[in-house]
Amino acid sequence: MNASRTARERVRAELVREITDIARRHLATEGAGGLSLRAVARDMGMVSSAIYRYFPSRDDLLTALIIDGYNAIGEAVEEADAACARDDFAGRWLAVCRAVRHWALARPHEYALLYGSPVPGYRAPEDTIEPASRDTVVYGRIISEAFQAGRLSPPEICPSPPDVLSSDAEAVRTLMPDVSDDVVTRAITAWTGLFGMVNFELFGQFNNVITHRDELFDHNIACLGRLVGL
Amino acid sequence: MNASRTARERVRAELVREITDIARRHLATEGAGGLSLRAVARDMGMVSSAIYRYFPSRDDLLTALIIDGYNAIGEAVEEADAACARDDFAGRWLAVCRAVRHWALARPHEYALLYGSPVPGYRAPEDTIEPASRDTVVYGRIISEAFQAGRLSPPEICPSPPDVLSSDAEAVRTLMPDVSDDVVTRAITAWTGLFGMVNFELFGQFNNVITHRDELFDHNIACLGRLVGL
DNA sequence: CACTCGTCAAGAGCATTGCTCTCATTTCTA
DNA sequence: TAGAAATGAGAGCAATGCTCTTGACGAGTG
Repeated sequence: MNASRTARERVRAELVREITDIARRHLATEGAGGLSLRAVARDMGMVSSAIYRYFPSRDDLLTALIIDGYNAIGEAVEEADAACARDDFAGRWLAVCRAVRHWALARPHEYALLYGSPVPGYRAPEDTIEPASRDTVVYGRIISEAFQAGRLSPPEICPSPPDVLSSDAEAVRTLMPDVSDDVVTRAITAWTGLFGMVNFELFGQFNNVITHRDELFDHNIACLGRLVGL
Repeated sequence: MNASRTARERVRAELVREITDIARRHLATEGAGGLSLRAVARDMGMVSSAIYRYFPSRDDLLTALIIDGYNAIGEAVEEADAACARDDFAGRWLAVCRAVRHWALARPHEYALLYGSPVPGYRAPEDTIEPASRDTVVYGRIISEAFQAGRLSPPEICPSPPDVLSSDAEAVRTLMPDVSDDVVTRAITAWTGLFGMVNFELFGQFNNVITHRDELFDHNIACLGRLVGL
């Protein structure tokens, strides 16, 4: 009854997993644009049309990879944060940033799929938006816990954010409860700054310019942390 | 003599221009991955193989578009800067950032070609690196002029950069002479922060979260400017 | 035991791509 | 004006994503 149906479903799940694994490998070598269902099928000793039993289109495969990717980087970030002393907020911020960067450097194409230019013709479905925020959730927790511990002291160097931003700040506060609009905007600045650094390094803007990238990254991240008040 | 030779060359230059124009239009609708020489040829009423007389490969067309793009955004940035009072350094910084953002929002695919994930399989040739720095040159000039005018006062919130970064800082100082290593690293933070913001907005990370993007951008840019000391 | 029905792999096929090659024609140059 | 160079057209190759049909297999039902 159920056992037989599960038997088939199990081999199916196995196949799906194998497909995404091979696809991820192709992604690493060819990039998102070069991902070819036929090539994946060939690697599996399968005929190309058979793949379509498991992923109705190339975009569906991409979606699966994207969701997996968001979960993977989210998990990496969660682990990095968990390894820190709870009250070492600056350390947690640095650890999270490093985790993002290391994850990205280890699989640049997968990172590009998540945070680079959107794949042309591909429209991300709803399913991707929830795992997409997994790393941000960790970040928000650090900020709000630091605030609640009274350990957040943003230097008074920024103008206060205009009132019109308060609704957006309210939305972001679901991730980092209780903090002021000012802190929210600074947090956004730091977070986008992190990905700006990673993007510049990964997408080649630092080529022929920056050689000590580890050190520059750590230092700039520390600066951004200070800006938020960590 | 020269006039006749120029006749052919002139029509050739005209054709090259027309090709890049159409390619840019395709870029705007399809993205870099969807740029097809055959489609461009079709739009020109040309046979596909004829295109190869003008661009030996798809990558060469991309290279042309990239160089044009860097020059275009560089020019936009130069104009934005030129329209400001010379001694309004914070205003110049904001104007430059706004120019980058507006240029990017107006032609997201072209921007993605320059600052997004690299096109898979495409290797940027040397010719692109000089125009690539055109906007950065303007930025560097603002920083160093502000410094020389004694108008740069970075708040003491950052740790001082490690010595190992001094060689990189020295390299960057060709763009912004005389400033300290500390200012250089802050300047990098602000510059990457700018592109981090633009990327997040353009690549969809702000979707369903941020609605008042103009205001958030201006505010965060102001914050980053303060970080550098503007 | 025989029968049906859902799942699957395989293959052919269509339209598309980048790129190469050949051939004829046009244009420039010596 | 004759030869050389540049250009356009077309066929062709190896890929791609995707669809459709066909035939095999296996698990439930009469």
